Amino acid sequence: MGDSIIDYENELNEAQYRAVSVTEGPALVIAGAGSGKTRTLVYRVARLVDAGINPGSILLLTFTRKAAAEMMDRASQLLDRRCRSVSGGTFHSLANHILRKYGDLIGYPDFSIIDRGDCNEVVGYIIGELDIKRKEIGLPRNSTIVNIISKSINKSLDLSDVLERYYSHLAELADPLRKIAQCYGDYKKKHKMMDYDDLLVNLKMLLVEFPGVRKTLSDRYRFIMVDEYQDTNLLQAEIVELLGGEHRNVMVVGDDSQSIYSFRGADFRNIMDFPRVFPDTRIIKLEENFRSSQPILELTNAIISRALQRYTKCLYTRRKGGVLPQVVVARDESEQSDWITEKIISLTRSGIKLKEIAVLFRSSFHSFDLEVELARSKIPFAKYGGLKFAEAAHIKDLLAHLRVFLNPSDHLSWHRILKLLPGIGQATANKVVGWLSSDVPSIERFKMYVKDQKGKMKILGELVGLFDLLSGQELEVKEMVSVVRKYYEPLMMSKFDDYPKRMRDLDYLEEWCAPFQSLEQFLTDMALEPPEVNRAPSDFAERADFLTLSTIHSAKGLEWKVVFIIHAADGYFPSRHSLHKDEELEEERRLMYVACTRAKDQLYIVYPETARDSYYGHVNLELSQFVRGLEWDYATVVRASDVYSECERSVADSRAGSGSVLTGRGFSLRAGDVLRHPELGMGVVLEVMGHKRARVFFKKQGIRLIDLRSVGSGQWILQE
DNA sequence: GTTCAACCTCTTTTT
DNA sequence: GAGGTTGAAC
Repeated sequence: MGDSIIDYENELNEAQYRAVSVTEGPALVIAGAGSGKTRTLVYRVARLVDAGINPGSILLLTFTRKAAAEMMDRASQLLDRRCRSVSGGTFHSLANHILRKYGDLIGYPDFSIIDRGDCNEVVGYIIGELDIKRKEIGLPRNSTIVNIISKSINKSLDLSDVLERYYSHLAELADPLRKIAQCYGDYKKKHKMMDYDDLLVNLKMLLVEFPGVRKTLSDRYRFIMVDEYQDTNLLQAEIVELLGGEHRNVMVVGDDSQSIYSFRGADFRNIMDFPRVFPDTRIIKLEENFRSSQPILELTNAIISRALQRYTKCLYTRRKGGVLPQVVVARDESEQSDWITEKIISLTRSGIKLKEIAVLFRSSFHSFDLEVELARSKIPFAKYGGLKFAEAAHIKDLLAHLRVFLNPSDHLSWHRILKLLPGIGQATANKVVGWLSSDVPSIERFKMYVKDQKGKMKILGELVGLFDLLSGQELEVKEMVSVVRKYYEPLMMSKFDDYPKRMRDLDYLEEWCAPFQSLEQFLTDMALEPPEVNRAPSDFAERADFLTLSTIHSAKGLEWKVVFIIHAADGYFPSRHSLHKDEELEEERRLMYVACTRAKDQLYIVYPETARDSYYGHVNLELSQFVRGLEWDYATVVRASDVYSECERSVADSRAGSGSVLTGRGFSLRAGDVLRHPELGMGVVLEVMGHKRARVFFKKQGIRLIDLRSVGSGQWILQE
């Protein structure tokens, strides 16, 4: 193959081509939503490899490993297999990789990675050890404490600054919290554990304190690319600087108006600061949107233009036509679910695949009601975001056995598996683990303990039996999982009433773990990049074509033909936690922007007018403030229960042949569109007559003639 | 002293 | 639906 099988210049637009052509030196690519960012990265990988650069010396840092794998895949299709050997993954997986190799230098010859749930348990344990009276001093829950500690690391702030800025009601607890944070750190070190933050902190420390290692790594990764740079935190930016500071072949790609992770320490100023950290940075803006139709893009531009922060670019599209986004008002949550279910059924009837449709929401519990309704209507779906597969109790239970087997000094997992057994609770578990760790804990030691009990705790014999099976011969990861499963399943069935569902998850886990070569790798991956679906799909039909339900955070970077945003009401989205904090409110606005920009052809913003609140009883809700006021100019407003469904069908035919016309407010209108008049309510356009008038059907008043030039401005009925 | 079922609350967003 | 707390039952 020659050196130019790819016609870069013709397959990319001008800005993309410029980005791809910068092969050396620092570059910042500001890539608007849907501007072909991934495509640009893929072509750049290909271009570098094409130019004879060793693929192993290219480092592609992305938000998930899947994203990296996908890009390498596409680059391979473009060029050839060499692109597969590019190093790619998340900051955390890179850190894991490097620390496994050099960890002994900083006192971590070997370690296990703990997830958020584990962190909470460690903190709970520490509070017990420190003999702190939880209630007396009003200590918050464990997860809040872990959040505080994590925030102080990710935002590079002192603990008391974090309290002052984000938890002012806890300001008095600075001292005990500091003490807890201290012990928490010690505990992790002692038990060879790293949480997500430690991976980054320790990687940075390694790079700072061991220039030799830094040099080696910097030589190895001669070309660095970072995707979603607006969602990196200061630590990550420093790591980039440390790795790339010397050769300066660093390209970061991001979009400041899509920054949605500041709650975990991300700082979109990283983008602004990049040119300062790397002088002579070339800045390239991708502003052509290839994804969304004109009307959708107009709405999203309007949403983001109301942000306090001025963003640096304006998106445009060459796509013409397309339907206006719809704002759908439902009476309550249940009507919202009904309407969406109905709408999805009618979309699939018209030939749209479920895979091309997504329902997005602010918080994962916002979809609970809809999930029930979808299940009832037998619409297969996969849910992303919220409680993850790996965090489900039964998965953690099963894994805990393997973790103990791999690392017998893992107290947390010992506790977990002991307490599963009938008759064994906190106290007994404490006793056993206490005895185990009076020396170096090991499986053998555990067996000794059980023997000494002389059948007093007969039940523990079962566990010994399991360990015998596990250590009997060299087992594949998959076999180990299946051995533990046989042991755990009866326990699971007595612990959970809904065990059939959980059983399917175990099936899925067995399948998922098959490719892993070592137990350590499997457990590490389970913590770092677990399967992202939070419920195992039940059969192949579901895997073939299913609807996507997703939190907006988990939908980042993806796109669908049809997007529904549900619970788009103040209090839900924006969440009521952020209503009174400007900074957080702005982040929610960007979140709405991200949500709307996922849509290619059809966008539905749905909200319930009323909700039941356990405190206030019935409450009225308003359309999300990020859209409120824009709906008349950039969308059509319909009632879920109203004329919409009947009339839409009745005019669908006439619509096909009729032209559209621009109204006074500058949006296009044609037969089938739905309008809302201040007094007459919802109406459906039956016929556009010239460019001044249209016949509109109103449910209550019947057919009226309206003046198109005044649509949206109050008086727009012409005559009867 | 210990276990465990029944109640309560409160639900951001993620590596 | 998961965490925490309480109080009955062993």
